[in-house]
Amino acid sequence: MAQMGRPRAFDRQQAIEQAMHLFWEQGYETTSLSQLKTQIGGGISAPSFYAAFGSKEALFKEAVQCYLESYARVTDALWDDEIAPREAVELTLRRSTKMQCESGHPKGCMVALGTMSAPKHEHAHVTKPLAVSRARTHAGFVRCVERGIAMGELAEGTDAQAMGTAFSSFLLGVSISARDGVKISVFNTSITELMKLWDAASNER
Amino acid sequence: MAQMGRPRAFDRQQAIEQAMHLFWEQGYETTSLSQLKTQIGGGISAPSFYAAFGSKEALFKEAVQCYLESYARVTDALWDDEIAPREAVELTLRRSTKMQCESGHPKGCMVALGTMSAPKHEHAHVTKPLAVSRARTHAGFVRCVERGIAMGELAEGTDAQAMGTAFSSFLLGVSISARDGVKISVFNTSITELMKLWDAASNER
DNA sequence: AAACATATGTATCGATCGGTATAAATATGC
DNA sequence: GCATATTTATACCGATCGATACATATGTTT
Repeated sequence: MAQMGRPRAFDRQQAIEQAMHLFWEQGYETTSLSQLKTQIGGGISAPSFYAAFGSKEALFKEAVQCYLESYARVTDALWDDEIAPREAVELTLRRSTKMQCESGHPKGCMVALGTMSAPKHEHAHVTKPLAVSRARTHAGFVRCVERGIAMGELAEGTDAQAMGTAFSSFLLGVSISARDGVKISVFNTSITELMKLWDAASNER
Repeated sequence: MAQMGRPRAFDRQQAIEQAMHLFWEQGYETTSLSQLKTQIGGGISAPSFYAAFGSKEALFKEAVQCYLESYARVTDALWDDEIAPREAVELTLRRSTKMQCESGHPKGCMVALGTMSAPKHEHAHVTKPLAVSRARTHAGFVRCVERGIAMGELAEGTDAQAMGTAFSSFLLGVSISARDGVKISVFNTSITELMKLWDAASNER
C-alpha cells in the first residue's frame, strides 16, 4: 500500500539539506527554529516541523548524517589502500579544500567548524558525531604516513603522529581561512608546499 | 577628586577577564546575559551589568581587546625584525600552541575560534577585530617568509604566500585540535615537522 | 548636616526561544 | 460513501533572550 493520510507539502530530504546548510553556516545553537521553519520548503509551520523531524536536535543529527555521507567523503581516500599513501594524503587535502571553497554551500567544513557548533556543555553530545569524524580523519592521515613507512617509501624514523597532525591541523585550519575568503588557488600552492613534508622524509630523493 | 557615588562591589577588570573566558569558550551569540551575570564577580544584577558595560556587545568588544592585548601577543615575534625570520615563525608556532594548550583558560585561540563566535550576518560586525587579527597573523607569516627570501636565506623562487598560508592554516587548525584534546607534546613534534618546509626552501642545506 | 552622584535590588519589559494542543484539510482503504 | 491516517493552519505554552524603570543603599562634595 502507498502512503496514507494527507501528503507532505515539502520534500523531506531537500528540507534536511536546507537545514544542513543553515547548521553548517551558523552552528547548532545559533540556528533558531524560526530560521529553520522559514528556510525549509519555502516556509513550514511549527507542527509540520515537529511532525517531520521530532525536534531541533533530531533534525541536526539527520543533517550531520547527511553531511557525513556526502561532503565529508572528500577524505575517503585516506582509507583506500589501493591508493598510494602520498597520493591519498594529497588527494584528500586537495579534494577537501576544493569542496570547502566551492560556491553553492557555506565555506569551510561542517565537521571542523562543528567544534563551535554547540559549545555549551549541556549540548556537547549533539556534536559528538562531528568530533568522531575529526578523530577519524586525523587517524587517517597518521595511517597514511604509517603506510608510507611500512612500504619503505618513508624513512624508518619518521614520526607518523607528528606528520599526520601537521596535515590534519592544516586541513582543519583551512575551514577558518576559507571563511576568511582565502582562495582555492592559494590553498593549492600551499598544499604543494605542505607535501614537501612527505618528500623530506622520503627515502628516494 | 576620587570617585563619587556608591562604589562598585566587583572588580571591573576582573569581570572583563571572566567575560573573556566565557566568550572564548562559547562564542558571542551562544553566551547569554544570565551566564555572564552569574560568572562575573560571583554574581551581579542586570542593572549592575548594564551600568558597568553598557551592553553585551560592548562587553564583548572589551573582552576581545583584553585578549588581543594579552594572549594574542604570542604572535608578536612575527613583526619583530630583530628576530631571524625562521626563528620568528617557529617561536610564534610554539608560543601560540603552548598558550592554546595551557590550563587555566579555554583551549584553543579566541581569535581563531572567533570565526564561529557570531555566525549570524546581523552580528558579523562584532567579531571584526578578530577577523582583522587573523588577517594580520597570516600576513605576518607571509612577511617572515619574504624576509627570509630578502635575506638570501630562502631560494628566490620561494612562494611566500603559499608557505605563509601553510603556517597560518596549521596554526588556525591547532585551535580545533586543541579543543579535541591533542596534547602540546604532539603539537611540538608536529611543529618540528612543519619547520622542514622552511628548510626545504633554504639555500644552505 | 544637606546635596549630589553612583551602584544596587526587585520587578518587569517586549521579543524570541524550543515545543504543543486543537481542529480543519487532504489523502488512502474499505 | 465512510472510516482511518497523516499533514496542515491557528493559536498558544512556559522559559529565556537582551535590556530597563524605579526605588533604595552607599559613597563623596559642600
